[in-house]
Amino acid sequence: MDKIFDSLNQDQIEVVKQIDGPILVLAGAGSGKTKTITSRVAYLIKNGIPPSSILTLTFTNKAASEMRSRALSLIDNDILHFPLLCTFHKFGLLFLKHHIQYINRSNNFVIIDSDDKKRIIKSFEPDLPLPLVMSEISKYKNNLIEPDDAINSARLLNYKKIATIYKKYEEYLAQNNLVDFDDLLALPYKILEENEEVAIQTSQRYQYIMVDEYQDTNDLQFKLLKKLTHTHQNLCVVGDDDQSIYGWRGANIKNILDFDKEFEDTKVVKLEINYRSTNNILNIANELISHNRNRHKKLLKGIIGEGKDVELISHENEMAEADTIAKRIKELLDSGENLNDIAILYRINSLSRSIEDGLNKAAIPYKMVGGVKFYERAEIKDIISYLRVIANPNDDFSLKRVINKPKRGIGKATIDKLIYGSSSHNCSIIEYIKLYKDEYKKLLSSKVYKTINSFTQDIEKLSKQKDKNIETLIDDIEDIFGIKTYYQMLPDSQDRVANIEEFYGLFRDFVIQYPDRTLDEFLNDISLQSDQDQLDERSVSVMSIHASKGLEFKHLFVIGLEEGFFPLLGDGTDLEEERRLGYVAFTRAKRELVLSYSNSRFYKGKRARLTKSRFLSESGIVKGSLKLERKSSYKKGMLVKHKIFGIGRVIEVSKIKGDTKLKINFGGTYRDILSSFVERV
DNA sequence: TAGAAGCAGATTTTT
DNA sequence: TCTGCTTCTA
Repeated sequence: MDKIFDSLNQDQIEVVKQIDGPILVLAGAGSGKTKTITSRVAYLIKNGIPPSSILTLTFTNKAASEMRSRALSLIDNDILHFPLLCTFHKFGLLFLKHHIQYINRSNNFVIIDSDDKKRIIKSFEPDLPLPLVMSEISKYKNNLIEPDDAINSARLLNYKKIATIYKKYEEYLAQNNLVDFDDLLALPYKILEENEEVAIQTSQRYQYIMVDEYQDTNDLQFKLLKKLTHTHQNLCVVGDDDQSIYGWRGANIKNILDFDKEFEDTKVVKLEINYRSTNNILNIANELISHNRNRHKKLLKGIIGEGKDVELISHENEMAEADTIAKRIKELLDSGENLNDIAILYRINSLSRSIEDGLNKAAIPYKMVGGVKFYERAEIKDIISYLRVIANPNDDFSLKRVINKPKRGIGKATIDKLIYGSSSHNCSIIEYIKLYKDEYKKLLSSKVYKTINSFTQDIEKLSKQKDKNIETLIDDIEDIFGIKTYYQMLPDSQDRVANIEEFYGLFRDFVIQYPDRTLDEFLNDISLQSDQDQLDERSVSVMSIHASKGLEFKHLFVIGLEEGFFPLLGDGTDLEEERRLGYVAFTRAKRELVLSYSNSRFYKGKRARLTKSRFLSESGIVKGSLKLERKSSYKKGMLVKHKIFGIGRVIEVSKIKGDTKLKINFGGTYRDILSSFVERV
């Protein structure tokens, strides 16, 4: 037991020991939240609570696996079963595997990702913006509104249209036995709601429930938790309302703000000691967030000491910003700092480009977190689709993706004929190809006809032996269909081929590591996997603030602190959420925090003049005197470099039309140049 | 059917 | 400015 409590403070111990009843843990940034949860898991087990009655829910696989390993290290004696510790979605998946028959579906369903969802909805040819349709459908599902109700209650024509597409989409999913991410939560809820005995039995099974990042739960997750605590109130939620940054995605900050009202006799514990950052960093974070009204009042108290001043740097344009930051990073590296300890954060992804240029020019290795995720890359989805078709040849959705990849002359017209035929016979495409040869033979050229049949035979052959020959499956697929070979022939294919090889390796590892698992299990697992972390790669991290949540860096640059960009202003701006985003960004820094803004940026095809963010004054960095601010604009006498004219010296600086005009002496020739066309040397 | 050229649209995105 | 999608042509 000592081992558990040794490294915990009083508040954390209180959380760990309080095992019965509802408890709300308000855990500020860097306050040892993960340690507290994992200690609590270990404490429960050491007190004889059966591991099988403990459930811990997280939002990411990464958080789940980190917690699992940390909890395991706290439990010395081997336990037979480790308690279920997984994401909400994985929990939903496991639940559906056992209970989906309650809604008359079979448990060999396939999970689709948002890209698949997009393709399905697109095939209905909506005359409305796709993102809108997708997010509205998501809202319907999360609010448990059935398609018919959605159609009936829609007043505006556009919403009638969306609701109608929603209905078609749901029919499509049911027909193809597909399940989307929303379904992984909505369907379990539906089953629990309609079947009291299942609700009671499930709630009794999980007597002790913990939730990480509770501020990010949405209404549906809250309802699910209500169901899970149907027979008891042993719910421990841990989160930080000040770090709620997914409101735009349906996360409801009220869940954490009103938790003590929803659950009677809630014990509230605040973890306010920050083990991560210097006081100078914490001060500006505290100062900024204190401007929010809707929050549980908290104040992060540091234990590390004052540290360096938080610094503000400004630039004429984004190129200058990138160059300055690259230079600063070089200095850090020269002084012996580690690439992995340095990160650059921004509010919007489009700011990454100039930063990338700057880092490339300075030959600083960096990794972009976010962007297109590994499992969402086209080439990876192609292979996964092959695997899915082999796992289940009736999966029309995946079949359509691979039937002409690599190109084998089966174009859209042919596929449409097959879809038409199969739907008129109420069977899958592959069944149609097998059973109704005479019918479509006359519609197609003999070459296409042959291609289709040999493709189908290949799929069927692999499908029959899929689990017996799983260790050679990947090689068989490559031998027969040659996806890697296909991508190799395309221009600029290096990355894609490398990705394919990585995936093949991943699959082979899986087979070796879990020889008893089936192909279906592998496919289910990876459909919930978000991204491969390349943590050990030695490089500077470049990412959005959203992507940085949960991470920490010794040296941190936050760029683009300009009014309009951060806070990002537009319709639907939630200023408090923007401020929380600032709070999340600042509290990622451990020792050094540098904030940066630029007087102008190239954005959406235009150069825009910008002013510094209100967050700078709100956090106390910009006061009357700009004592911390380091101007890096152009001055007389400065050396600059132009792409064509080379290096010259600034003779005169003047402002025109919101830009800065420089008179520059290029080896005796004087030219007027806008400042954004030159770089400082 | 497949590649080339033209045109709108461009926040954040744990699963 | 750049990207990704639709339309056009061989």
